[in-house]
Amino acid sequence: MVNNPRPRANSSPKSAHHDGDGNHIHNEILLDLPPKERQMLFSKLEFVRLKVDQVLHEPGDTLKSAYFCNTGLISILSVFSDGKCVEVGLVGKEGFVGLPLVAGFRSSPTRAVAQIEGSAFRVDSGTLMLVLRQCPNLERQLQQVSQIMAMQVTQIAACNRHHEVDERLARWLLMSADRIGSDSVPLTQDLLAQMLGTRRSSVTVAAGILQKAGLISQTRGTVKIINRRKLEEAACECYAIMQHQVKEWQGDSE
Amino acid sequence: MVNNPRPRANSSPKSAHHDGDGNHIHNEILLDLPPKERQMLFSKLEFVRLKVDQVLHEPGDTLKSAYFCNTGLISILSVFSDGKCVEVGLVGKEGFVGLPLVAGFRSSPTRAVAQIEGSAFRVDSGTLMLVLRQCPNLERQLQQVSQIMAMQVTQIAACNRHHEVDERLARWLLMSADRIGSDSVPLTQDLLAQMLGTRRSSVTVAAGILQKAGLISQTRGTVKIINRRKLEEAACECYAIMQHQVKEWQGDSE
DNA sequence: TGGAAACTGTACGCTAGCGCACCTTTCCGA
DNA sequence: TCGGAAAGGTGCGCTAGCGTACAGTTTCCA
Repeated sequence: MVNNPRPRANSSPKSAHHDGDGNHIHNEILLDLPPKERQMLFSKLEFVRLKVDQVLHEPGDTLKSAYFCNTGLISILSVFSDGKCVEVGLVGKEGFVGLPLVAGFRSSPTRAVAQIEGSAFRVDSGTLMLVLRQCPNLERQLQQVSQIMAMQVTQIAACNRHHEVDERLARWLLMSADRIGSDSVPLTQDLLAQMLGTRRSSVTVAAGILQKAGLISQTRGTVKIINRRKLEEAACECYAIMQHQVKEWQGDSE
Repeated sequence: MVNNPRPRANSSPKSAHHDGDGNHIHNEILLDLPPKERQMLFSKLEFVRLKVDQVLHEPGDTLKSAYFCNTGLISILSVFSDGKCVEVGLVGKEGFVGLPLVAGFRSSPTRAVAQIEGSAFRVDSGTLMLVLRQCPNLERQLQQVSQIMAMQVTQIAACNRHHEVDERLARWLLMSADRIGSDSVPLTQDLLAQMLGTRRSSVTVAAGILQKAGLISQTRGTVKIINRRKLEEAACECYAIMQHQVKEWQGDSE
């Protein structure tokens, strides 16, 4: 969610950017932890690779693990009984999967699935609950991430009601580009359609519009942002609003 | 949100149902507090009446107060620059207005407005922040309310994308009837339209359908639920899902 | 290297819902 | 009591988007 990553609380020594096994840490929550809590938490973390389409949890599942997303992109989806779905949250290296646990809930009503290959640090749910009691900074961070995600889904709810496919597509491309830190988004129109909650062919049309206007370029399975500034203009105001919320967060709280 | 209110933690003596000035307490968060925290908090609360259309906060406002909703109904709305809006949350006697404060945020991106006349207990934001540090039970409760509201808006986001006006209207009527504890919902079609994020005349049509089917009856400014069971069938699955989430909450956590 | 699978473009009929406008009914207070 | 405002009903043209189907193209792998 964080476009311009919030300033690190500690401009830490090199070692801070790796876990015990030498895996590079990108997750901003982990990077922001004070040394004490970091040490407490890191021994419980397991580095895992996330493959495309890998499901982290299904709606109603008891959450066995939580994930500090490290690289790649994870979608939080709301799924209906007829199989239709919509994306209700987007998680990149600034985020965390398993937020209900932070409030003491054991299951989640959504599906979490890796959209773009990447990695994460996994932690057992029970362990997380224990660690949280001893790590006030971590707990506070996760509560703020919860709140930011809630604001995000609030905006998406309104957006879904009032904005049109091409605007929403533009917004979505910008948001995911921000999260993966690249202007090239490796996703098919089919998946884009699922996230926007629309038909695949509607995405074809909307993407065609953006392409003709010179804002993006498409190859099989990838969309590239060509003109970011104009794409922002083509997106609905929701993109700007969500960015603004994150900036307030960086300055506002604590 | 709570249809069947969660079992009281303490089946308390009569005095517990009133504040110092003899105002009757219906808010379930307050009723659930252990005596120590209740005493700590109550002296800081101010009983206020909420009139229809009264705005508790506008998007972007610094939150000066928070509110434990006592009676009536409060809508949380997402508002766009062109004035269009949608409801993204519904607060009754089980709820609280000012949730961002719990995570340490000072402002809210939404508008909170009283839809049905009622009352609330108001607390100054700064005071709340201080009280929270000394009241772990209260803090935990409010975090859970945050999470429940997040789940609610998640479902609404998906619902807005995939379900039709009459289904959403049915859902909305059921949800608000639950919150105010009455089958008679005193609201105009105009307001219903704002909450559903649609035209007033679409509400007229949708309500006409429900009325002809014998599920509701309408008089000027009021909708009455005639056949609740059938209305639940007419509503989209979202109503059942949100009810289910609340039930899980009552059993699940802690 | 050939065939299947995945991805993308396009077309077509259809409908929910929009924006708008206008009229009737109901209510309330001067 | 009566006039105006608020609320509700109806209609009409229009469009975005749905469901579906099919055909072209690229990619992968057996």
